[in-house]
This record gives sequence, structure tokens and C-alpha cells, in this order.
Amino acid sequence: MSLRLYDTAARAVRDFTPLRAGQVSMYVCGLTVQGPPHIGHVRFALAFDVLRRWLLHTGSEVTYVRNVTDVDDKILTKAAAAGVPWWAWAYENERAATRAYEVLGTLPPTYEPRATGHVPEMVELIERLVAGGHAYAVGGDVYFDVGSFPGYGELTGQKLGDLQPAADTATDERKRDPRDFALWKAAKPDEPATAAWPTPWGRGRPGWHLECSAMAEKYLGPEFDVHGGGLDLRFPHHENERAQSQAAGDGFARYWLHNGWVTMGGEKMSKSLGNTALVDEVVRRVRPVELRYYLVAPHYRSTIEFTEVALEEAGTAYRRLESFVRRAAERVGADAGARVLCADFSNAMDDDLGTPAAVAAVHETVREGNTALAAGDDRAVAGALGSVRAMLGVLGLDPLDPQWAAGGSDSRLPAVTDGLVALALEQRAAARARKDYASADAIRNQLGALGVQVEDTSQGTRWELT
RNA sequence: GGUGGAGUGGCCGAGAGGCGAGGCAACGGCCUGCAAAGCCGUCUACACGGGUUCAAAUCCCGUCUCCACCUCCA
Repeated sequence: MSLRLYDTAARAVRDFTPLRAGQVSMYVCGLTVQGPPHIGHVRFALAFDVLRRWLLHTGSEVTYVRNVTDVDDKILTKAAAAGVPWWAWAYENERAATRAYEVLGTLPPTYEPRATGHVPEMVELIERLVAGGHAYAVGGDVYFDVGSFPGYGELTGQKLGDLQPAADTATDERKRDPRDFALWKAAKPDEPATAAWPTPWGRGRPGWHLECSAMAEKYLGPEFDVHGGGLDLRFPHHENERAQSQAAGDGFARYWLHNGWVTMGGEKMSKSLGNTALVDEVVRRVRPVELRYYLVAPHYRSTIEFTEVALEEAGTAYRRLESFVRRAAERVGADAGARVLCADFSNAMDDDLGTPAAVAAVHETVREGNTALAAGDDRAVAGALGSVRAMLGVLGLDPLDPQWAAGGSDSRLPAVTDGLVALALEQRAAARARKDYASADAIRNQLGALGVQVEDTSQGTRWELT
């Protein structure tokens, strides 16, 4: 069986055959860096990280481009409200996004272009569209002429006549058709001069959709394999990208993939609804790897209703897997066992990244491994360990991966240390009370050897690290 | 109004005509000095009403509820 993926454009699962065998090109819409990312913002990164890992595992090279939208209306508004330059606001939030991607163990993209770095490419693309009769300038704005592209609406099954007219009243009368969308926006007097670039149509800034068309072509060529992003990007963003690029003569994306929502209280997680959980905050209470398990185990196209109970359950389930891997590694060595995947796992992954069934396969292998562990069958333990690590690796969840191995990041450790030292000191106090000074001194010496210096004061015993 | 998606056992969460996904919780057992972990077993569900079929959670018709997009949005 080979990989099959659900293609939004086809509204069906299709066999996946890349343009060039063994070399997959992916463009994934990244974040508009207008604020720190919440759990919902980050799901797409995990979903496409799993796709990438699966492609890599099955022997493909993957060129993965994920953009950063670092100039747009919201960035300008929010930065102005905060009294900060828009570029500083954008960069601060870009760093927050990068931290979130990293803490959840996503592989870094092959390249991560910023919109502001690609104005010349965008201008060129607009020129091609104007020359081809697909775009027109009005004042300093340039609009895409939706009527000039017969395929408009095909991606999402929209008919032009059924669309609700756009609500951007200010520019309405300048458009030939209310559904025409901005490729380029003229600079406005109240916007910072630094947020405008010179073009043949005057100074201005990019319309949102244009950047992806321009950057995808620059880094992946006129036609590439996978274009991904969140569900909400289907329309208008991806419909518009597709229209621009194809009107300009590019083949553009061959498969369109969209991930589902993270909801809270039944509704899409979003700042305006106030139902968000920031990645930074959640990761303080829950180990990042457990959060990753929680977000990766359900199917990427289904909705995840974010609840504390479900998050805890995911943690428990993950710890079961982790516990087997650790115990098995102690027994037979971390690298023992062939790294072969279960057939069930591979079949599940090939079937539109069926992570739920894939995770079930991991749990079953762990059960076999636990049985082998109890029976003292080291060969079987090694087999299960190699297999489990390989499968978890594909999901980015191998507990022994250096990404997760650093125990120092576990926030519970200081409390554990306090408790352990207190425990030792209680034993020592008990020994002193019965005048067993040999035992008391032995405890003090052992603690000292670990760098814990014990001092008996009139206020009681205290300790510090030397 | 248009387009798309969802409703599954105590909970999470898959599946998509017939063989009890998986996990969490609970209960019983094995193991264990006790516990934990682990293993075995129990709990047989698919929003509602019709229909098709030997057989429907899965297909068809209808109904209800919820969500998303059509304006910025992962």
C-alpha cells in the first residue's frame, strides 16, 4: 500500500504521487505573527510535521517551506495600540511561534521565508497578472479580477454568484466586482512609512494572499506537491492563491491538505472568543511531549475539543508507552531491536495519515513488549522496543529522542529534590535522636558527596548546594 | 442564502455494510510482603424517525442539534 491523502480540491482521498519520485515539495501556510500562539495555532505545524516525518521515513526527500506573514492589518493595528514598531511586534511574535514549534518537537522547515523579504517577487507576479489581463490597478491598489479566471471557486466548490459580497466597503466602489481581492494595498496616511514599499503603482504593502503565491513559486517552482494549512484558509486564502498562481500560468499545488480545529467549549479557539490556551502556558503544566501526543493522536482532519480531562488522559496514555520504552531500554539497551514498523501502523499512516489506528498499533506492540518483559524474553523485548521506538519516532514521540530526553526541563524536579533531601534529613535526625551518630554522619557524608551541604543550626537543619 | 463538517459506550477517540480499533476510568482476577506497574477478563455504543438489505454505526430519505467558511483567522 502506498500513501493516500485527502485532497480538499478533489473532496476525496487520492493516491499520492509526487511530481518527481522520491522528492516531495510542501508549502505550508504558517502564522501571521500578530500575537503569541495558542494550541490551535500550532496544530497545523504538528499535522504537517507528521506528514513530513512519514514521507521521510518512507524514503522521500522533503522540501518543506513554511512562511511567516510578518506584515498585515492586524500586526499594524496591534503594534500601534502597544506603541511598538510593527516590525518589532512581528518579530517578537515570530520568536514566540518558533519557540512553540520547537518545544513541541517539530522538525525545522527547509526554509521559512518572510513576506516582507519578498516584495520584488510579489511585484513581478502582479506584473505578470496585469499583463495577462487578470489584474488591474485603481489608485495605488491592485486587484485580482475574479471574473477573468474561470476556475475561481473550484477549490472550495463556491459559485461566484452565491458568495456573500465582501464587506470592505471602503474599497468597494473601486473594484470591478465586489469579489475581486487585493493583490496590493496602497499605503494609507495613518500607516507607518516603514510598512510601505515602492512599486510601479506607488508605495504600498502586500495583500495577504499574494505572498504565498510568490514565495511558493520562488522556493518550490511553478508546480509543487502539497499545499497545507488550517481549514479556515480554504476560502478565501487558498482559493485566491490558487487563482493568482494559475492565472499567472503556474500549475501550483497538486494536493491541498487542511487540518481541523482545536475547539474549546465547542467553538473554534480564538482570541476574540477568549477561549484560548497559549502554548507557553500549557507547556508549563504539561510536559510538551504529552501535549504533542494529545494533538497528534486524533486524526488531523477531525476537531479536537480541548479539555483538561482529555489532556490528562493523553498524558497517562503516553506515559504507558514511555514507561515500556524506558524499562525495555534498561533491560536490553536503548538501541536493541530492529526498527521495523508494524504493518498495521504503516497501513494506517498510508491511509491519509490515520494516526489513531497507528497509535493503537503502538499500544498493541507495547502490550506484547510488556508481556515479554514479564516473561523475561529479552529477544521479544528487543523486538518490541525497536518497533515501538521506530513508530513513535514517525510521530515525533520517541521518549528516547534527545528532544524529549532532557530531564532538566521537567518542572517537577525541584520539588522532588526538596522532598528527597528532606527525607534523608529526617532519617538523619532519627539517627541522631537515638544517638546513632555513625549512621547520621554517613547520611551527611553521602549528601555532601552529591553536593548537598548540611548544616545543623540552632534553628534546625538546613541545606544548600555547594 | 451558498459551501463544508460533526453528533459513537462513564470519558477521550477511531471506523464507514457482516469479523467487539485503541486509550482513560471502573470492577473482578493473576502477579506482588504491601503498593505501583504489568498481564487476563468484564462493561457490546453509534442523535432521532422511516427505508433498502440475509445483514446498517456504516447505504437511502426525512428530522433535530452543533460547528466552520463565505470579513481577519491554524
